[in-house]
Amino acid sequence: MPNQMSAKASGAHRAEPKGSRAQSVYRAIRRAIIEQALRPGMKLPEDSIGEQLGVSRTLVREALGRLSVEGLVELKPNKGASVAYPTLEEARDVFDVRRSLERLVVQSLAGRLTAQQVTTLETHVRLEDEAQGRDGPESIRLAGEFHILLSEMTGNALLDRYVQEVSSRCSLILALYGRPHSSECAVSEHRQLIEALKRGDAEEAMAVMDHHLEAVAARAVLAPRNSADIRDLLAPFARKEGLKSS
Amino acid sequence: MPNQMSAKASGAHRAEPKGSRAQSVYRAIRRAIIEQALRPGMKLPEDSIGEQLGVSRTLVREALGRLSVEGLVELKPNKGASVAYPTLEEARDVFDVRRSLERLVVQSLAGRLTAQQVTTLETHVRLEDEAQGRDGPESIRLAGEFHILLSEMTGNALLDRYVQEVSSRCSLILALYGRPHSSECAVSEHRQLIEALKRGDAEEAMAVMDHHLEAVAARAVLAPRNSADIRDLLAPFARKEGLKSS
DNA sequence: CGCATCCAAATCGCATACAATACGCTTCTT
DNA sequence: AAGAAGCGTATTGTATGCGATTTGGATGCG
Repeated sequence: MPNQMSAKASGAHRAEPKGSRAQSVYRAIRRAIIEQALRPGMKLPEDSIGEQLGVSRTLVREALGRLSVEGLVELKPNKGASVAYPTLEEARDVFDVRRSLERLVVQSLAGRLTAQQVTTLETHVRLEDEAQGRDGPESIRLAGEFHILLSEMTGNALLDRYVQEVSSRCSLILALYGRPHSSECAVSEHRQLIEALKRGDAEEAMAVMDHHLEAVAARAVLAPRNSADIRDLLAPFARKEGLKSS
Repeated sequence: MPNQMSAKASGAHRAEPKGSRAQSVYRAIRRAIIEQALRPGMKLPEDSIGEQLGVSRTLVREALGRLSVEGLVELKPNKGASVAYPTLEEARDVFDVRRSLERLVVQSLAGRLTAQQVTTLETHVRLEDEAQGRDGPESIRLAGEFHILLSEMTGNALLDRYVQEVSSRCSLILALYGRPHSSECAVSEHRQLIEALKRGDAEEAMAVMDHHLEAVAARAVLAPRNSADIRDLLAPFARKEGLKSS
């Protein structure tokens, strides 16, 4: 006798069961991490998650394995999974790779955007503008999606996958080390980028993107100006004691 | 009644069972693909593989899932797994990303190599030299490992993982589209690269690497000069009929 | 003789069952 | 009472079983 149809049918808005259920589980956990419902360092027992999602450990395990490959989850043998808690070094590494990849994105795109694509991008930026002041989380999500939109437009599936991965990890990193209410991406920089891409000015576009990501990284990784490592080292213990450090 | 201890104990040299068995299965399949024991397009039924390796379908499934994420196997829902058969477009995409990543590698490394590391690299190149004429497969493997060696030296785990991934896929691609006996990497170019890195000349190093990878790509992706697509389209049918096209 | 339909074998998707390991707690010893 | 050893529980690692989906082929009909 199957046991599901409790968790799934309960929620307010039913997400379409796109693809296999394994995929759904993967996306659910992934999203929970990115949106910080699951905070870095948190334990992820297979049983509880499976129960909550209405699936068996098998699928949860599969999802966790994949998330571990992608760096969102740490998977220690015989000790189980937990939400990744990236170090400052790892954070820097991720940003370095991201800059490199996004350089390729704009290089591929410069002068090759269709009118359709330009419209899509400009519409998106307008959305960002509207969400600017109010609703922090929404604004952050939109800013991230702009970059993913760009990578999708390259038509390079591998590049797209990598950009999505580093974007996810950047979300985690910003959650950990970002300044409280920095709007992550300046909308004006996105506009600049679109303009450069339209003109086909690859050099300018890459420069803008580089500067843009540099700024994001600076707001985050370098945020703890002095005693950066101290904060890094102390946070886990604070959590263990039940003290919220943020 | 367990059935193993047949496949594992049979081989000539017993590989150390580093890490979990799941990991071993993953590496076994991965290696089989890269070394072309499993050719592109070949079906990969969970049962047979598990039986051959002395493990259950569970672990095989896990490995195949991961390999699918990495692009070495194709995983079609309800149809099973098969060794990836990259198209020319995908091949080009992979090479594009690879160039971008390796640019970052040499940029990170320029002027920062320790004496130890330089020695390691020079030793490796000498090995390549020796394996040059004779023993094709060995030569190809060494050439690939040179790049992985470099990425490891950056200390950037993410970058390293990505480079390893694209390297694997490049092996597949070269197997499909590469000219028969092209030595893949010119050893002299590797030497040039080391020299530039020692001098700390990042620009020169990136230029060399770019040129180097361009050459590799040209030997492969552009190899089928005319009627490229015809060869591409015909190959699968040839295999199905038991006709060796190469 | 060609074509559609139905059936059976193979294979996958997922859940469950069992084995192994790690952790915390009690208890025994000194 | 403090420390060590043994045990019980909780959680992970792996195998197996059952239902679902696809595939190749046999059968019957036009």
